[in-house]
Parts: sequence; C-alpha cells; structure tokens
Amino acid sequence: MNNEPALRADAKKNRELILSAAEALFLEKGAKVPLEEVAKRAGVGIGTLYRRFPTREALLAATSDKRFLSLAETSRARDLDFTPSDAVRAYLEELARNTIIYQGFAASIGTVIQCGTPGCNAITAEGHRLLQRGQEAGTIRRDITYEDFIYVVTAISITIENDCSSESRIGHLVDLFLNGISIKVSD
Amino acid sequence: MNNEPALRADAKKNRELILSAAEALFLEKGAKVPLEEVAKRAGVGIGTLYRRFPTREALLAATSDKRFLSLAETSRARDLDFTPSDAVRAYLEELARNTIIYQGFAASIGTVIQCGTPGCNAITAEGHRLLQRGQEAGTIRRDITYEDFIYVVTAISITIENDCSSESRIGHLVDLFLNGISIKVSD
DNA sequence: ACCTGAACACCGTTCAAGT
DNA sequence: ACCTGAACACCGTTCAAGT
Repeated sequence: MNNEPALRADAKKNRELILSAAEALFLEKGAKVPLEEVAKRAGVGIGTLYRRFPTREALLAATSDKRFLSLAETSRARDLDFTPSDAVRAYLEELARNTIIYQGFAASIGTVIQCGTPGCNAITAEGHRLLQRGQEAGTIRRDITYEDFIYVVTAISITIENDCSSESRIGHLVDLFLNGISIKVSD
Repeated sequence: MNNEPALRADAKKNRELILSAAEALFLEKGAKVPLEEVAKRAGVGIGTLYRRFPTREALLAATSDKRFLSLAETSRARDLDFTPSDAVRAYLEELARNTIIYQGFAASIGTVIQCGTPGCNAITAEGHRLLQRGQEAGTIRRDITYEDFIYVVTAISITIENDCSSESRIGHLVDLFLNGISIKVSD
C-alpha cells in the first residue's frame, strides 16, 4: 500500500509546518492564496513546498484529508437508521459543507477528490457504495453515476460561494438533485 | 434606454476589431486567453481594450450577445408546440450548449449573464418567464428560482468541460435537474 | 536527501504622454 | 475623446548552489 520511503526527520517536520500554514491560510484567505505566502508562514522555502506538494490540489487534498476520512466513516455508520436515499442526502450535504470551508475550493473539488490520499479514497469508495445501495434498493435511478454526485456537489458549492448565501441553501439544492424541479406525477 | 453617448468613429471601429479578435481567440484558446493577445490580434493597444471592456466578463458578454439574443427569441417561439416543462428543458439545454462554446467559460456564465447587454437581459427575462409559466401550469415546484436555473447550467457546463465528455451528456444532466435522481413514487 | 531563494516567465491593470 | 504601450504588481514554477 504505502510504498513511499519514509521521509527524513527534517523533511517530515517541514511537511507538517507546510500543512498547518496551508490549512490556516486556506481558511483565512481561501483556496487560491499564493503558495509563496504559505511557504513564508510555514518558514520554509517555496521550493520545499513544491517538492512535497507538486500541485495546489495535492496541498488542498492533504489539508482536507482528516475531514474526508471522518466524513466517510460517519456516512458508513448511518446505514443503521437511514434509508438509502436519506444516506445519500446526508453524504451530499456533508461533502458540500466540507467543500465550502475554503473560499474558492468548489471549482477544484472534483480534481482534489481524485488525489489518492486516504481521505479522498475513502470518500470515493463511500460514494460508490451509497450509489449502489440506493440502486439496489430501487430508489435511485440506474443511469446515475458517481460522477453525477461530484458534479452536483461542485454546483452546489459554487452556488454558495457566488451567492454568499448561507449554508442553509445546501439542503434545498441537494433536494433539487434528489427530487428534481418537476412536480411528481403518479403514473 | 440606450443613454450612452455615441462612440467616435475610430472608437467604434476599434470596438468591432476587439470583438472579432476576442470571439476568434475565445473559440481557439478558451475564455481565459490573455487579454493582451486579444489586443494584439485586434491591432489595438491593451489600454483601448480595457477602456471598452473593463472586465473579461464584459468582453465575454459582448461576444456572446447575438447568440443570447437568438436563444431567447427561439425559446419564446416554442410556446406554441412545447409544454412548459419541455420549454424549460430546451432552454436549459441550449443555454448550456452556448456556454461550452468557449473552454473555461462555464465558471463565469453566472456573472456574465448579469452584464446588462441586450442579449443577457433577454435571456434573463425569458428564463423568468418560463419559470413562471411552468409554475402556473403546476408542473414546476414553487420553491424553484431563476438562480437555480443558472446554477444548473453552470454545473452542467463545468461538468462537460472537466470531462471532455461529449455534448450528448447535456441532455442527461438537464434531465437530472428536471426529474431528480430518485425514482418517482406515486402518492 | 533535502533545503533555499534568486531568477525567469507570464499575465493583469494602470496611467503618463501623445494624437 | 481617444489611443498607446511602458511600467508596475503579482504570482507560479524551476533549478543551481548549498547543507
């Protein structure tokens, strides 16, 4: 699984410094904060940052990893008392909520989530699991894909960012995705 | 209505040159092409471009204006043989199709469409009209807003951009928005 | 193996000078 | 009134030199 050679002590420490600085600055100034500023706050050279995190997405994935892991775990635990549909609803809402914590994060959540970190993998696996569960239960259409989930989270998060509308709209937008805008007709 | 003083002849000509160059370059290289490159191809100074189009969005709105106008007109003409729902479907599909003509346009379509050009105004008015028509016909939920339309077009367009998936997915994604991912239950 | 930061590239935007 | 483009600001990314 983990076949990267262990980092040297100083490198490991620098990695942690970069992560703390990035997390703080993403929260303060959004996901597009200059990477130079991150390096400066971490007290390392910009080259060191690039060595550990070759892309901004990799850095975003790393600072989000714990949240993603816990989201996936929480979701798995919901099977007991949630219907498949409600579990999907909760998963989408929480993923959207996790996306809007950094201003400007929304546009790249789709890329970030494919970064291969433990948290990203866990979230992806959980999404596939929920989708399959819903389809087997007969409450989710067969032509829905996991990508549809991600697009919808992207759309919702971008919406909230642009509007500066409160988090309260998340529920409404997830509901749109689940139930559609049309009035249901019995047939 | 149009209370801007008429442009001097040379200014008017430069405006046209900038528009043609921008349109061509947006198509070739996407909506994020350097504005300096646009100015160069138009044969004007970069300052002239900024004087006419203070933001990239204003330039995008201007190059899209004719398309937006004709989209709004076509949509209005559909009332005769389309149900309110199908008219919304066609409107959303066409707006999405118009958005993906420039790579990287999707993220800003929401801003661009508020630019106040004739085409932008026409499209906005038409969207509101369709929404109201659908709600009065009882086939569109009352809690849907025009903003929901725009978000969905944004989401769909970003999806297509990221995937390089063919235009054929537009229909599927519009359908998701209209009907939701859930299997309908008669109640 | 790792770190540093100067150096380079690129783009956006303004504004003084000129017509 | 309008045009020009040099100048400035800002950021991303690389890589030679150093530990």
